[in-house]
Amino acid sequence: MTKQRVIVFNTVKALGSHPTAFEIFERVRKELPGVSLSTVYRNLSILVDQGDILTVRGIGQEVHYDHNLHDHYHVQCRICGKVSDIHTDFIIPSCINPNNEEGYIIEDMLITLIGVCPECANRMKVEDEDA
Amino acid sequence: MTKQRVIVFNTVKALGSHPTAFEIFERVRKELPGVSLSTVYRNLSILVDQGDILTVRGIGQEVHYDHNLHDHYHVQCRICGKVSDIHTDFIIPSCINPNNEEGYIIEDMLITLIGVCPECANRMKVEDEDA
DNA sequence: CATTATATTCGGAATAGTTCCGATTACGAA
DNA sequence: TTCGTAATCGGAACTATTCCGAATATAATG
Ligand SMILES: [Mn+2]
Ligand SMILES: [Mn+2]
Ligand SMILES: [Zn+2]
Ligand SMILES: [Zn+2]
Repeated sequence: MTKQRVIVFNTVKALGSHPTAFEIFERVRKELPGVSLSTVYRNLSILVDQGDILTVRGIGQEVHYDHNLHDHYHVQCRICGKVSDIHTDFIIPSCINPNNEEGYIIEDMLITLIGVCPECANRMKVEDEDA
Repeated sequence: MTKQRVIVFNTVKALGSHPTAFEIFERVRKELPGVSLSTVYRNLSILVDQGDILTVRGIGQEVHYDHNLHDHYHVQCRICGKVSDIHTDFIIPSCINPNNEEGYIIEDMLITLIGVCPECANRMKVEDEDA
């Protein structure tokens, strides 16, 4: 664990809000002004491989990082791109039956709900009223 | 429907195998040698907006396109990146309860299983035996 | 048919996110 | 201290996608 890796890890935890690599970079920079973006990327990828953090994918091509290792699901706003944890009474089964006709060895399951966050929904409502 | 759009649409159907934009471009090119990549991208995005085709996302940053509009799920091989339809006795609920504490309006659900395809599993087994 | 308006195309530049690489530096073991 | 390994920095390269301006096709109108 180098100084840089510890700070990247702590920053993911501190930010909490499913930050992107660049958002993490900008924050790490405040504590470690000379850090390079490639160092942030490399350490994020090591932390993911070690199972210390998780990745979340949605619409668009940026990866979001999550310090919360508990079994939980995400929703992304299709307007502003924000990623949030989601608590719904809809239960998503977390264990996969590995039997499938295609003969794949199944290891993981990417799930992200897509929708509109309350802030964006409200902003759109106001804009409609104004028009 | 321009000539280009029809050919892009038919190519997605003809390829069948969840092709990427670039794979579609390469195939469209054979029928329409002067077509530009931007035309393929624009028409794919129009076809998606019109609901004529679907997008599939997995690991990595490329989008895959699917002509099959039926409710079905996908698995991607983490080794070779191939995307396949998956038939498993594990039932994924397709209807989402919109109630959630976060107040999101939920519109869609991205689901992709991740694993190893039979070909890659076999190749890895052979490589292990050789070593 | 000629004219105009609109939509679409092509080609390439620009952008965004990420990965890679070479030279330098930090760290630990011998 | 010396050596070897691993990590860092900085920037170039890469990949996927979007954007833009000029040219072209299409459709509607006179
Ligand atoms: Mn989370
Ligand atoms: Mn499919
Ligand atoms: Zn939003
Ligand atoms: Zn494979």
